[in-house]
Amino acid sequence: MATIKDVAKAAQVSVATVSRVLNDTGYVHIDTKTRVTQAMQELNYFPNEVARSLFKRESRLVGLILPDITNPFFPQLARGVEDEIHANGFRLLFGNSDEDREKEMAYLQTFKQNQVVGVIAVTNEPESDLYNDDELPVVFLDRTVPNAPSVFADAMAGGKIAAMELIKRGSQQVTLLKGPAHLQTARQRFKGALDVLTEEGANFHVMSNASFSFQEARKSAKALFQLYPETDGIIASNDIVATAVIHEALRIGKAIPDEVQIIGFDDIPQSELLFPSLSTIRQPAYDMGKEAAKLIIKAIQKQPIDQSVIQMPVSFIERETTRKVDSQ
Amino acid sequence: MATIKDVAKAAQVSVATVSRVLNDTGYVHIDTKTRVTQAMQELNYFPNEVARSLFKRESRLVGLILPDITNPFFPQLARGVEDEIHANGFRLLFGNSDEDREKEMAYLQTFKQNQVVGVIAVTNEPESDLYNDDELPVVFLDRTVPNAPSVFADAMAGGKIAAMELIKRGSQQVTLLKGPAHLQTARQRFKGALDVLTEEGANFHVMSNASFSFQEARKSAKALFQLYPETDGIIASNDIVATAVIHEALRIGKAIPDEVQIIGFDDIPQSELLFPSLSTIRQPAYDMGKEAAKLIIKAIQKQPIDQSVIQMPVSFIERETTRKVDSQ
DNA sequence: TTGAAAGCGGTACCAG
DNA sequence: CTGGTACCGCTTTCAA
Repeated sequence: MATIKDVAKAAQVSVATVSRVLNDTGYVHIDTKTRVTQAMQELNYFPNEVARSLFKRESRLVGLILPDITNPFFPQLARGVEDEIHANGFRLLFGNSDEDREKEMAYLQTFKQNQVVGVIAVTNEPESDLYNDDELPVVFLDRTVPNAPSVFADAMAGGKIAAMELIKRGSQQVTLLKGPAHLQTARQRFKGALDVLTEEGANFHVMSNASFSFQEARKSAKALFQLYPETDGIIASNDIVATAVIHEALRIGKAIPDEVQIIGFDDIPQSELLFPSLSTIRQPAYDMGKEAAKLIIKAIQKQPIDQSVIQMPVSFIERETTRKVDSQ
Repeated sequence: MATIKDVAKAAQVSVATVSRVLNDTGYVHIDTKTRVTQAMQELNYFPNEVARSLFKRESRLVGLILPDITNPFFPQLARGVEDEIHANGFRLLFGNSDEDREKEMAYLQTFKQNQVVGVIAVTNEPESDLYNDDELPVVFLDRTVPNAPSVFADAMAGGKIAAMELIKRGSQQVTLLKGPAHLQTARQRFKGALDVLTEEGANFHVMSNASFSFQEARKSAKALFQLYPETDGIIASNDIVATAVIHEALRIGKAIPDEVQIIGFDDIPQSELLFPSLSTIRQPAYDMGKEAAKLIIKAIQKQPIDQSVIQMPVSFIERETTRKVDSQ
C-alpha cells in the first residue's frame, strides 16, 4: 500500500499538500493538484483510515449490536442500517450479543477501542450504564427506554389492531399468547390486545409462553388447544409462535381460518411462505433499521435532531389465517 | 478515554513500561507491574486499538462480504464466522454486496483501508483480481474457484443424494429445476442429480428457473405443473424454490408426498416450519462459516494450513415432502 | 529492569 | 499557495 509520502515524493510536493488535495481543504494550485491527483492514481493510493482515525480520534465505523442475526427478524433490521450508513460513507462493525450482558459489554468495549463514531443496539439493557457514555452517540432499536434516542414500532397499536381484526372477523373465543415478560414490545402487544378485548367485552383466555423459540412455542400451542378447545381466534406473541400454532392446528385437524383464526406479529419473511400464509401485524423492520441509521448519522454529524424518539407504524397484513371480512 | 500516558503518569513509570505490562513482553519488575496494573484499573484504561493497528500495520478486524444478509441462507454463515472470530479476539466488519461488483470492490477497498487482517467473501467473482492481493488473506465461502482457500458444500453429492432419495421413494417422473447458471453450486447440484437420473435410466424433465427469488420460483412452479402434469418428483434448486413448488402443488390440489415428492437444497431454518415440512439436502451453513473463520485465523496467524480447500458434507433431511421408505 | 525516542500514516497549524 | 513539523496513542529498538 502506497502512503501519503510516496505520493508526495512522486508528485514532488510535501505531504501537507497531498493532504490538502486529498481533503480538498486550503489552497492548492490547480497544476500541482493535477500532479498530485495523477500521482495518486499511478500509485493506486488510498488514504489509510487507521491513521486518519488516530489523528481525528474517530473512525468511520458504526457499531451494531443485535441479539442474534440468525433470528429472522433481525436481518431486515441489519440490512436497513447497513444500507443507510453505507450510503453515508460509514462501515459496519457487527456483533451478536445473545442478549448476554457480558458479551454486549465486550462488544461495546472493543467498539470504543476501535473508535466507532456511534452505535446502534438492540438490547434489553438500554438503561444500563453500559450505554451511558456521553462521548459516544447511541441509538436503541426495537427495544428502548423513554426519552433515549430510539426507533421502535408501535407495539401497543399492534396489539389493538390484532384484537380488533380478530373480533371484526368473528372470533368469539380469543386466546392471547403472552410473550416473554422481559421484552417490552411483547408486553405492549399484549396490553394493546388485552385492552381491546376487554373494552369489547369479548371472551378470552391468556396463556404465557415465555419464549419465542419454535420448540417452546410448539408446547404452548399444544397446551392451548387442550386447555381451550373452544378457541376460535389466537393472537400469537410473534410470527414464530404463530407458526407453531398453525402447525398444531393443522396437526389436530382444525380448519384455518374457518374454525380458528390466527394472527402473528412482525411479518418476518417466511410468514408469507407458510401454508396457509400468516396474517400478521407488520413491523417495518427494514425501515426501522434505516431510521436508526439516519438518527445515528445525524448525531455523528451533530446535526439538529428534531425527533430522537421515533415510533414506527405497524400494519395489519391480511393473509390466509384470518377470514375475509365480507365472508363472515 | 484514558491513554497510555495517563497510566504511565499515574503509575510513575514510562509509557514503555506500561506497554510492556500491557503486552506482557520484556522484563518488568513485579512491583512496578502491580502498580501499573492498578493504575490501569483505576483509570479504566483500555488500549486504543486504532493506535495499535497503525503501528502494527494491521488491525484485529476481519471483513465479511455477503450477497445479502436478508437471504435466509446467509445469517447462519455469518453467525458461524462471527462466533469463531470473536472467540479468537477478532471483530467483524460487514457488508452486503448484492452480488454487485462495484459494491464488492468498494467494501474490499475500505476494508483494506481499515487494515483488516483478512476477509471472508461469498462472491461470484473469486478469480477477479479484486481478491488478488497477496498482502491480504482471503477465504471464499460457498462459492469458489479451484485451489483458492475456501469452504463450500459438496453440491454434486447433494444433487446425487436428492435424485437417489427420490428414486428410492418411488418417483417415476422427476422434474429437475435448474438454478441460476452463474452459480456454481447450482450447476453442481444439477449435474449431480442429472448424473444419477441418467444412470438409473429414470424418466425426467429439466426446467430452468433462473432466479432464487420466491416470486420467480412461483412462476416456474406454475409452469412446471402445466407442462409436466405427470411429474411425481421434483428436485428444486433450493429451499425457496421448493417452497414455491409446495405452494403451487397445494394450490392445485396435488397431494404431497403421495402424488408428488419434493426435495429442496440448503435446509434454511424455515424449511422445517413449512407445512408440510420440507425434505431437503442440508448444507451445514453454521459450520461452514466456522470453518471459513478458522481458515482465515490460521492464515492470519501464519499457522501451517494442511487443508485450505474444505469441502463440507451435505446430508438428506427427511421430512414430510418425501414418502417414508417402508411405506412405498 | 527501565526510559528515551523514533516512527506507524495521516492532519492541521504556523511560517513563509 | 506551499512546506515544515508537532502530534494522535501505541510499540519497539537502543542504551543505560
